[in-house]
Amino acid sequence: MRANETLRKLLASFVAKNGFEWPEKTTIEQPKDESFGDLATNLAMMLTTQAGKPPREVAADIQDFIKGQVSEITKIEIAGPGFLNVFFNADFWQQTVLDVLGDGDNYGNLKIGKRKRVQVEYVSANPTGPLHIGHGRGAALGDSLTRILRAADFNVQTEYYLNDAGRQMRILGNSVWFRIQEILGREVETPEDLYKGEYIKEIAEALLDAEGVDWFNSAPLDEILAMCQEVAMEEILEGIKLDLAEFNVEHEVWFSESSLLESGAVDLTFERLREAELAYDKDGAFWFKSTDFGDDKDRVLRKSDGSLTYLASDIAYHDNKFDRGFELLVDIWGADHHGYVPRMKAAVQALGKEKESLQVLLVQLVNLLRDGEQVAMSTRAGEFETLADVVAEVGADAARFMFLSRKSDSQLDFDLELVKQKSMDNPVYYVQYAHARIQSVMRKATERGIDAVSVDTGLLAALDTPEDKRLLKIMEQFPDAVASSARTLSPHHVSYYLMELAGSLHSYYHSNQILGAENQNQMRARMLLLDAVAQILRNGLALLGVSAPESM
RNA sequence: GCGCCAGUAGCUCAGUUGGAUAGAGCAUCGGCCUUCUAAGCCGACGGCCGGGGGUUCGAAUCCUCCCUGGCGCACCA
Repeated sequence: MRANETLRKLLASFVAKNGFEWPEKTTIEQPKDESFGDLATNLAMMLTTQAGKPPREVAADIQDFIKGQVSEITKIEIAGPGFLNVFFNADFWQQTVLDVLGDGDNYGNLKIGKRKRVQVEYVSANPTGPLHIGHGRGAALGDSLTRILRAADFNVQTEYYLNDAGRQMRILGNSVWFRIQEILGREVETPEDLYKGEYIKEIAEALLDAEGVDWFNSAPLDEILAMCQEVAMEEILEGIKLDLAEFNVEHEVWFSESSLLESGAVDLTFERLREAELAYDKDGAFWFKSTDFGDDKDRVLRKSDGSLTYLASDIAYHDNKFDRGFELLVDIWGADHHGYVPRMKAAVQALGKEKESLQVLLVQLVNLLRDGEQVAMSTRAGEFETLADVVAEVGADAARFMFLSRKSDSQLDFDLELVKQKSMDNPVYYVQYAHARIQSVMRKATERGIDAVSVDTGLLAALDTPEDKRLLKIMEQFPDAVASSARTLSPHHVSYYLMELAGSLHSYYHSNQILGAENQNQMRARMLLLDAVAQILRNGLALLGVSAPESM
């Protein structure tokens, strides 16, 4: 990040001096091949049109311009079609240790968010049954993304949208009532739509105990159903909150769908749309003109039987979110809802916002395996592996890291046996081990009576080997990884970065004695270096919501 | 039929504003523990980036047409 910024400033002044425009597609990055320099940029090739000369000539101009301007840059080479390969001196990279130790837990924090108000809404599973593993993926994503955005200086609020109105809730109540009647030995017809899980029976039994058989024999049916529905939802919701807590996830706001209906917010939104001529009556129903904003067809908001569609409350909900002052809404949905995205984007535009102010992240369903064998999942049939079971079996850290090591929008095989394994199939241990390993060295130092090393610029000159530089350069990239994750709303960049950093640390550790270094200065400098690596590992793992153990 | 996402090493996956010789781990094979944690390190093997065409200095990346897989296409949620 620091190297990048240093070079970018120089290049920008070159561009300005010549009256050029900074090309959007300019890249400045650490090249894979070390012989291509510490940083490489394609700026010269990007400027050929503006400069009216071939890339290598532009590159030569830039080279002349930068040469000698800052002492940190020791060499600039022109390579290939017109790349500029830039080399920094050792001191520049060593400085990274001071940056990390100076910033501590804040190293990697950025200013790019500018306190922009963002809401992340995630999980939002209907409270009709326990969370399953797919919800876990959304939960890990939403939670980690929140941590990353906050580190990047966005002002983030997290929310769970509770679908506590409508048909699903009625079915839930019916399901419990059906079980109660079954327990009471009544002959009743099995309803078509029914949640069949064991948890329904448990709720039914508990409710029957609490209210007593007499009450169920005497109370009016609608009262009974209301009771069943309410108790079931409360019980299930309680369970969901516990499961999320076990998974290290906590929502700040629980927003109720029925509150929107009761407050009249939906009606207000309807009026707004009608006035803007973005909604109309047809065939006894009330329609949203979503085709005005690129949707395939217009969508019904109020059905001809007078009931509302899911979309109706959803538009009102998003209207409400914007009213609360959020500038960017991030919704995390299961990929099976992707067909819903265009109409929600249309809704956002109908509400007078840019369509970019809603970002929908789709989470592909998780393919749960055990030893390569697929585990069936269906909420209705009650056959599924719950999130709670999985977390209990493999641990929250391993589960979270597995989810966050993949692009969210690609299918994921989650093999329980694999995630339990403490091997490289399971990189969480690889990263955590790097941290534990460093802490172990530090403990060993204490045992040997070596004093904690205070941060000292002079010491760092001892970090002068190629291995030192390699490690330092990767450390310097951590803020870039955070920026990349924040910009693309994809935590997996942080996961990949951590695997790379851990790999470099393991390699470094293997080929360099820390406490057995050649001299005192080198030992102390290496202790500082490792201290800084541990700090970055902690910071990075914290962004994923994964622990950084002191020992393993 | 239409739409969205995907197809990269034997397997699981990175590669998001087009960049230099396409990467990582696992698996396989071969080395490394008397020294700070071997949950580790070093090396080898491994590729028509699904296929064809196009855009340009340059394509896994952009356009187009096919093939395959997943998921959607309700006055369901």
